[in-house]
Amino acid sequence: MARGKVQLRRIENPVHRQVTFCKRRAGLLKKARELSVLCDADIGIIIFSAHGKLYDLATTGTMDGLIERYKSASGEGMAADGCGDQRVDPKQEAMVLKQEIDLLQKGLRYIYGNRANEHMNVDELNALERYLEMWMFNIRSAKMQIMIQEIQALKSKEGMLKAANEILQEKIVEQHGLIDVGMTIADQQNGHFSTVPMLEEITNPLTILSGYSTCRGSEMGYSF
Amino acid sequence: MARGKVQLRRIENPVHRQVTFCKRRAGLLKKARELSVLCDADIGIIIFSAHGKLYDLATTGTMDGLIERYKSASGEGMAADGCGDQRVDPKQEAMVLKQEIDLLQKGLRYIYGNRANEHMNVDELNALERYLEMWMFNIRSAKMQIMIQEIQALKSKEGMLKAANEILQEKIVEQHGLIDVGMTIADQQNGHFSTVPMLEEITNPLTILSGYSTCRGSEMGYSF
DNA sequence: AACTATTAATAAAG
DNA sequence: TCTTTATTAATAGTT
Repeated sequence: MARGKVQLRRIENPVHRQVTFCKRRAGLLKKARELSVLCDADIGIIIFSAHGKLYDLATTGTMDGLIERYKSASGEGMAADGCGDQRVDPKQEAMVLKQEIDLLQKGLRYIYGNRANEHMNVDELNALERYLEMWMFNIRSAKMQIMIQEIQALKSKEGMLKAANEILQEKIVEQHGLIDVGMTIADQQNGHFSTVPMLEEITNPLTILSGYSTCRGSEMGYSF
Repeated sequence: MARGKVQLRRIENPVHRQVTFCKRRAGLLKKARELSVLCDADIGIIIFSAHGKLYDLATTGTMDGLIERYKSASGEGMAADGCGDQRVDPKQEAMVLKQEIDLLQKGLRYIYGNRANEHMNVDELNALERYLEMWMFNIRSAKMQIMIQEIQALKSKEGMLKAANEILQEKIVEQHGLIDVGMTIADQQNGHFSTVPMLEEITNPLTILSGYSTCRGSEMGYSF
């Protein structure tokens, strides 16, 4: 693709052949990685140079995993062994899933800076750490947002209950004169009355979050 | 390579993704065949589409042949699988892995922009947070490992300098009689002398780490 | 290992 | 899916 069209036949000059091999091998692997990312495909490539040296690529997990997958996928319809195992082998499925995790980790590495897949030095680790910290900050912010919304919903509900309570107290006073009925609360959702202490006014939602730290499986549908 | 640069990320539009998959898959296989012919290489390619469909190419013989060659060329003495990994229920493990993947995929998409499209609930955010905390723990451990190694190297260097210092002091005493030369240190790497205070003995590397917290661009080649 | 002039690949459109 | 076309990407030959 440059400086003259190339014929599709073995390059006789050994130097040219070696150089072209290096360049095109890199290009092929790059293309494979791109295809994998762009189209969500799992790709394995095995290259033996003319002299027998091995180069390989597995975009997801390990080459062995892909080979296993290949064997089960290509030998489909053979039904050679056992018979009756119509479902996917759980071990194999786990392997595929592990490969996906690897892919995701690669994805994260790509995000943090697209550094080579080589060993990471301290600076790189620091960068990743900072990135993860940012990520966690975002997660915690999102969580906080949701909790604040829940709290505001609760406050709103509380306001309604307070109003209902006042109305009920007035009605009781009307019907029976001045009677001490304590802090009766009408729970409109459940359609019954209960006599629990009134909630304190919540001025700052954040100040009460710690109070939920051990609240699991609550009616709010999540745990902190 | 056409009508606009393409970003190296998963193509979200399924139609575009499918079209691109077809085109680039064909391109990749063509490139592989060319490389094989031009440079006398043996190449095997395995492609699983996102939906699990298999596409493959073996430029020489069969894929199975290449796989055999790959196995003998890469894994020289690895014991075969089936060796006592039966402790964990594979199905259960697969389920756990699936959950992790779902979480990470969501999280990755959350980062990669498209935040509006993702609706993670608090439980999911919590799980992701825990995962990231584990990840960060691993990263910090790795960093600590490297730093400890550096510190040990420094300690070793310090020992050498101390010894050199003693020898130099002895020589000076020999030549000029008893003269106060302070804490002279010979820096053998730079080939000159300097009169800086002697380092205190480091007994526990971890106790001094905070001392490096503002050390940036140091001779150790990284910053904390 | 870099640098370009070219060709090849391909994204978007029809 | 196939073709066309405008652009980008890959790379053959050169330094």
